[in-house]
Amino acid sequence: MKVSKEKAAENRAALLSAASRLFRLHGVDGVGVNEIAKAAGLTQGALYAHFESKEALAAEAFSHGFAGAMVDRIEWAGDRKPAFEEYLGAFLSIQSRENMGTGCPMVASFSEVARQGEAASASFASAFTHWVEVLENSLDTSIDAPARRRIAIAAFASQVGAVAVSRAIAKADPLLADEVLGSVSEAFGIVHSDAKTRADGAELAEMAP
Amino acid sequence: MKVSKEKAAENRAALLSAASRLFRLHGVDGVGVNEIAKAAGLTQGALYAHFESKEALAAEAFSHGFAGAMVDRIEWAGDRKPAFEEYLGAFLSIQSRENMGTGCPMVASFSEVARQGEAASASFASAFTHWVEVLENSLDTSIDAPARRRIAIAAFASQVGAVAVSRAIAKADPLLADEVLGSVSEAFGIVHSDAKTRADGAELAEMAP
DNA sequence: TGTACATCAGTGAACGCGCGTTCACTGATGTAC
DNA sequence: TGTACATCAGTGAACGCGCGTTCACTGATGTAC
Repeated sequence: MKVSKEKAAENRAALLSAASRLFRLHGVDGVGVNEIAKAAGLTQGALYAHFESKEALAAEAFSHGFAGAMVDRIEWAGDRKPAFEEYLGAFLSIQSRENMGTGCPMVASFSEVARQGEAASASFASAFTHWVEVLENSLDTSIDAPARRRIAIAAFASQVGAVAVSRAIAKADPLLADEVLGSVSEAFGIVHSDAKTRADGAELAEMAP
Repeated sequence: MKVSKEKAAENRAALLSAASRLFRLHGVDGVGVNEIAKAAGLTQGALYAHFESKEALAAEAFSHGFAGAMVDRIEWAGDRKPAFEEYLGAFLSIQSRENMGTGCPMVASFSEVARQGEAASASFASAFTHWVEVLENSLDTSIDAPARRRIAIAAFASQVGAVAVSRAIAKADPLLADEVLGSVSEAFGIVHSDAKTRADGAELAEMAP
């Protein structure tokens, strides 16, 4: 039956949220449209009233996931301007490794995205650019601009690798997995300690990309 | 019909090679057993004489891919002892980004591996440990041992992230994709230039993990 | 050495299954008069 | 404002398809005598 415009918009958002979370957890190929629709409280037919295909849903879901992470960050930061070390500490936390469903779509899915179309690639490139700018602006202005950009790019790409590698090996070697996060933290001049991460990182991890 | 033991062993190796290459290119979920068997010059039924299931094949294929990359490296290195910078330069080359089928299984597949079983995780952890040791031993011994280990871990995890991120965004923003490789190179004290990479890196890229 | 036969890697059709997608239908919404 | 009706989000069964896996069969291999 027909529903109100408001309800339809809510349903669309619910589909995007469910898809975004489930794609991160199980991969695009690892979850069916039926499961996504059910998670959003709908049936699979309804999905096709909002999205042309599963692939189109995936592209929008990636953007949605990034947008969500950015909104969370803005809310977290509020009026303050977090330092470079704060960002990297939040990114490289054990929390951001464990929360696959709510964490960064880039960490969760980028080896799949390399095999997908230009829409997904563009979504990732735009999110990457955004975060590089954020990190750039968080760095001390005594460093010259080209260096700030290089550091920001290297730091973001490195943390993505660190969290993803840490996830991949965590089942077999949890200690080494923690060491990976710590070593990359230190490589960028940050003291990484689980105690500190657990204490300060809890809410930051929620917004970690 | 039955074939000789030698031929059967060859066929098994061909299945592993084909699976390893195709899984890196299209993902484990992105390629069927039929396609793998055909690439190895066999039919899908023969695959089940060698492997219990597709999942078992995938676990062996990852190990096979890592072993191949290591053998290539040993052959490339010969009697010399490549420097840390040489390794990282080879890892962070445009060639290793472009050669998904022959490149490092870790770069190609690790966001999938985070969702798979302990066998795949163990295979990745062991390969990671191996490469960390290689990098550790390539570092100047004037650096103390704990620092060498930290640098090696950070460098390897970072290059994995850099190559994978570079792949993910290459379709949408090729210039930014190249910048990612360069920035991570420089973060670890290496001058990265495409010209140099193209000239010196061609054979290195073949062995890049 | 020659012969008879058990072995088993490989074939390819067939299986059940779950997938993405379609579509006839429903009925509350929201608009035109 | 009240009423009649066109709209369309949502339902859920059905579709074709390709997947991983199975299995009866083949016939060269390799062994036992």
